[in-house]
Amino acid sequence: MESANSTASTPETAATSNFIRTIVEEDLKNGKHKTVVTRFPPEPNGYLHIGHAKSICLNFGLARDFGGRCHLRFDDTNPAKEEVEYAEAIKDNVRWLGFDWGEHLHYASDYFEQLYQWAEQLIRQGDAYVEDLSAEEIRAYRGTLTEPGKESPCRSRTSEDNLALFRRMRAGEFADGAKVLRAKIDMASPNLNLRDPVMYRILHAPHPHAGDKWCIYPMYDFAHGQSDSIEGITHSICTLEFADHRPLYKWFLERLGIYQPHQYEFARLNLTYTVMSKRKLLQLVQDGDVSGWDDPRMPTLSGLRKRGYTPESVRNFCEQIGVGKSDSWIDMSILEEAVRNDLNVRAPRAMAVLRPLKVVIDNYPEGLTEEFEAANHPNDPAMGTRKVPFAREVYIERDDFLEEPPKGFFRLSPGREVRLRYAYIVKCESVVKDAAGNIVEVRCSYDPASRGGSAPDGRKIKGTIHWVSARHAVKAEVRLYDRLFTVPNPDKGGQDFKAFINQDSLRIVEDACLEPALAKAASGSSYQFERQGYFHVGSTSADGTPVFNRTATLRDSWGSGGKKE
RNA sequence: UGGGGCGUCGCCAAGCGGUAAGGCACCGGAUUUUGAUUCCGGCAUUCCCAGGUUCAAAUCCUGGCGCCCCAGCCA
Repeated sequence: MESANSTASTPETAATSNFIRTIVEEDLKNGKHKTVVTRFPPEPNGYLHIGHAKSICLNFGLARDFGGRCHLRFDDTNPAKEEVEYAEAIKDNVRWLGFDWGEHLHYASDYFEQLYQWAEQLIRQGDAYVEDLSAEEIRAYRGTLTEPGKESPCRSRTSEDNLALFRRMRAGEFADGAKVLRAKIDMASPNLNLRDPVMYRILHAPHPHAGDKWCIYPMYDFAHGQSDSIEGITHSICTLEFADHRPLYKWFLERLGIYQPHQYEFARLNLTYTVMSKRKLLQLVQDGDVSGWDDPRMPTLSGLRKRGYTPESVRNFCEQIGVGKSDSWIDMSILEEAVRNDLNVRAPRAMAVLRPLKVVIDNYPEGLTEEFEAANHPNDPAMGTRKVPFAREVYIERDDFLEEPPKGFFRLSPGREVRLRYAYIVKCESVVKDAAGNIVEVRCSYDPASRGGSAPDGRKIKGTIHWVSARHAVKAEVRLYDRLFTVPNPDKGGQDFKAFINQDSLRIVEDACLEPALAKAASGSSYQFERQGYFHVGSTSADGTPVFNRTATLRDSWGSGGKKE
């Protein structure tokens, strides 16, 4: 069987309009900008998740659609939390998603010297001062949401003194936390971000990218806007919680007299049945609730990838959910639907029995093996066919047999007929049970005239079920993944989100029975196990058999419309 | 109760003064050797509420109500 994912794919969802796209269009049309330059600015302090994908698709998508460019810039201003491993994983994820930053891989830390010079400029202009107050004192002086803050005694220092002190900060003469550099703006501003925000703090720590050159590091607010300015960003796009920072973003650029990009904010993605904050994801990793940042249950790009999500499906998802400013909760089912849509057209079909129940066909010749031709994709003949061996004993799914079927059940049950896909129509003649009354085997007869599964006399066979020849079955491990949390919003109500972890989010089936063609499944490819779902081939286990990770179930309108196995 | 942001179908979301796109969900019906897919068809006389302006408002004005974010030397 050919390895999957080489042929057709779903068409890319056309970019729908959104307010940012509209702004870019207008800026280009009226000549405000000649080209569009955006950037995706992650902090390398964790893995990227599906929420970041929304931002990546927005920023890189804009650049792609309007013939501009998008930079990948690490916002690495806090060495205490950042690691090279994260930066590498981020680059890998962005590439996997299908985007290319070309020559434009940047680091805020590469601008540290320039930033430092700009800080000195602000000090000379009387726009910044060195603060001696402790962190606690600064907080106390800041005031509250409804009361103005108090000015620090250090606020009146001369430029000369400030400059000397700041240089001594850089020279490493002070301990961590002993001093900070602050912007001199307005301690009574209703916007707390303007109450003399901290620009630099002392941190005697090596930096993952800049090495040990620095012991003072700029804050986000003093680095981000200037980085945008240096890179000639035209549209600086960030999430809503930074809207309050926009006046500060502008203030620094104005005082510095440098090119001023404009900042636009959009609503971050919230997805049901998962958590999206890096802090919480890190906690799951550290507490061992998942196997790592790339656990297939994680909403991280690495996790989704391991789960079997395709870049196309993630991009389509991001396009579908749109970009707005209202707090939105996207249902997990929309993400799941996005992979199904993509995998439906590209994944070859195969048969696999997860919970085997033996069926013996009494009137079928004992030693005989027949081979049936099965389509690799029922709607795409170009994907070819494969041979599936059939013999007297086959396994079917336990769920496909019910001794006392409810109304509307049209699989196998005593006295009833069902079609074994591509093989024969069989009829259940009897049931064999063990001493405890458990069904251990089903006895059937087959209709030799139904070779291939057709009903020559035109009789209607409602049910068609999948099967695997017992003698030819290949054993494999199958991992059934489900949602990580049991409630739509694990963060709600201030309770510990971990109380809502789904204890059943991973079930490992050790002895699934696969049709023989699956033994050669290539790692990284995806298949649809007919009637069950999409499965992604993970790393091969020690004994050479593949491990299959369930990406998503198939939709199932039988029963409560819920999920099956 | 200071500042910022948001309220259009169950969930997202277009719309920007001319009489409510689209997706997902849902409900019918057709095809089907996957209860899958595909395919047709249905699904907001109404845009948080109340007033007002206008020939005409989801779109403009006024006043309410509700939700989210901000008091890190995090980003």
